[in-house]
Amino acid sequence: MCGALRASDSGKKAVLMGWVNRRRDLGNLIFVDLRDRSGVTQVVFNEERDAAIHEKASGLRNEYVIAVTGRVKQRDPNTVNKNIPTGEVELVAEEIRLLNESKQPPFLPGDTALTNEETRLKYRYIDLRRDVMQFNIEMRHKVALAIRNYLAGQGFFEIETPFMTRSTPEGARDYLVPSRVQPGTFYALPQSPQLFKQILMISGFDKYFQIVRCFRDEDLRADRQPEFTQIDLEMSYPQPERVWEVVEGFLAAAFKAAGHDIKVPFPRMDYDEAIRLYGIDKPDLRLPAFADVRDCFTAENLQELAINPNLPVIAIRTPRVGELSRKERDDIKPMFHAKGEAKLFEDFKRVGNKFPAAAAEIAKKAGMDESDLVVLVSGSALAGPQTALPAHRKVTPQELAIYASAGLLRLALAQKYADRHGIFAKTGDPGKDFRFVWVTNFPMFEWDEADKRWNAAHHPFTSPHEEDMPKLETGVELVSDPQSALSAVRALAYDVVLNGTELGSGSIRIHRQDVQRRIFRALGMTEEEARSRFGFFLEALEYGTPPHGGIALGLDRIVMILAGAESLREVIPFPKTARAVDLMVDAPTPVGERQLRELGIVVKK
RNA sequence: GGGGACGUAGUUCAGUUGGUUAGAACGCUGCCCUGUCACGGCAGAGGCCGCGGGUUCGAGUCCCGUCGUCCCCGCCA
Repeated sequence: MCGALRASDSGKKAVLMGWVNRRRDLGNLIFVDLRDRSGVTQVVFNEERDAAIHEKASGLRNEYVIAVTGRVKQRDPNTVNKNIPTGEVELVAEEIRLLNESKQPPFLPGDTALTNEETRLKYRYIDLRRDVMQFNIEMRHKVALAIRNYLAGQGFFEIETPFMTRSTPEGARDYLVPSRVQPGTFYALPQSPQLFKQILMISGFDKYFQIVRCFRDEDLRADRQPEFTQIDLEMSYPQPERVWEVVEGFLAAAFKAAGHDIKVPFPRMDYDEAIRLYGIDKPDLRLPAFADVRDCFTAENLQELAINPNLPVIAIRTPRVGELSRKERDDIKPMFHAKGEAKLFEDFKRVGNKFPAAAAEIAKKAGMDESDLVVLVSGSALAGPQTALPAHRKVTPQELAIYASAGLLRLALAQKYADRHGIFAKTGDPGKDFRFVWVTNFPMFEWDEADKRWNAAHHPFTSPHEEDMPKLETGVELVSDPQSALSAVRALAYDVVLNGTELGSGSIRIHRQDVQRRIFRALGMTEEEARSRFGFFLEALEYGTPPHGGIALGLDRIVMILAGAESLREVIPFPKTARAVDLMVDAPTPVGERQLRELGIVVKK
């Protein structure tokens, strides 16, 4: 291989095959850097030694594929290239075979400036020859392999589930596959193998996993592709802690494969706590948490500032931002998008001028350093007192609006001043670079204001907390009431979060069909609807279902973080554009009339 | 569905207030060069300024539309 030769190989005969990465023609002396996935080796063609071969070498061009036979030679000390691992040797060519020519490529794998993504995606096979892409794809392989090995070692079976399955209109839009044999009917590609893996538990395969493609027909983002890969697993009889232990185990193995030693177990945090401290259910622990500084103000202060005394006042601290100009402080305002009654004091200094005592308290409570930026988010007094009683929920909807607005601003500020606080820069210390956290005890239901009904926050197969079952029972009578006890039902659901990215999401599932029916009912589904959508599953639950639970993690996102990439497209060999198009193969395309007729499909123009 | 950025040579970019023949670097072609490694030197080729329309004596530049790529919101149980 082109990256393998070392000084210890000098004198040996070697055959190297690869691409011409670069040619340096000095006249009677030609150097060719020969590249394959393992690296680059310099090949020398000397006219004095062999005029015929030298003549052949002068015809070589970038990206030609050649085979060179020659003798490995230790380089003179003054000609060693310290920048590459093979820099101490070179191959003195004795024979060369041109395996294939290349047209002039639109860009070269060795180019320093990155070509625009449209061209890269169209000529993906050239783009993938670049070092970075070779590295990312290799790392993806190693990470997946480490996970497979770990889970297999823990007694998990990798079991395949169908790609052509049944459409379940819950959740994301399905990709549909028309049936030719039964015109007018469609398979759906799985959004996840959720029901199959639960049925595998019912079938007695008590530890299942799969590294599996999933499909969701939703709009794309830098971290969202229509087809993506999940590390999906399920086990029988687990407590949540057992699932977490397995995930921590394979993540440790995966990060090890990428060269990082992470610490397990990961810290854990209640959903409500995450909201109160970070304003989001996927907190980035690298950044400081909120401080609730309401009690730093006197009642008169709050009134003068038109702050609602019943709602939290949140101090967002962004470290080491330094002195801001008037304009810079003004620029913060448009970064704030108020939900509910949230309002912003972007200029902490002005608050300090008016209320020095309160400001001093706040600085202390928020752990503020001289150079830190602090902004305050509070509830507007204009909104009046709270309407909902917070009795059965730690965070009320009004509070959530404040926390969530503050959470988004916190991230926007951290992003904007990333260069100044330097927190996102890699330190090489996995304890600082990779801040994992389990977020647990999600609410079971979320109120859908548009449809005036409750939705499953995770998915409808998630088990509620045993101790919240009575609330489910009373709540299920009030399925169209946003104040219903359903809002207080907690789910045995958990997310694993890394640096503010949700890596995976799982739960302990419902294994009793009476509970499952009740959940469907709480979601506003009639008995008939539930049966027509999930009848096969409800039936399966009736035949001796063991308690079970599991989780699914996004492999692409894990590799993306490990690669330090800004987009999933950097870790997926053949990704799609924001409009879900594959620019290389040019898909999707219209199909012929005949193909459509066979499928019984008429396309509306 | 909505908002924003971008589109000029094969590639990365520059292009002034609307004004003569649209530039640079890399790449490409040819010639020279025996220790280069992002080799160097000389010469040269290469442009539907995304596409369509409009304003104007005159448009790469201004306006409208459209297509494409990227980012964000909605959406993603």
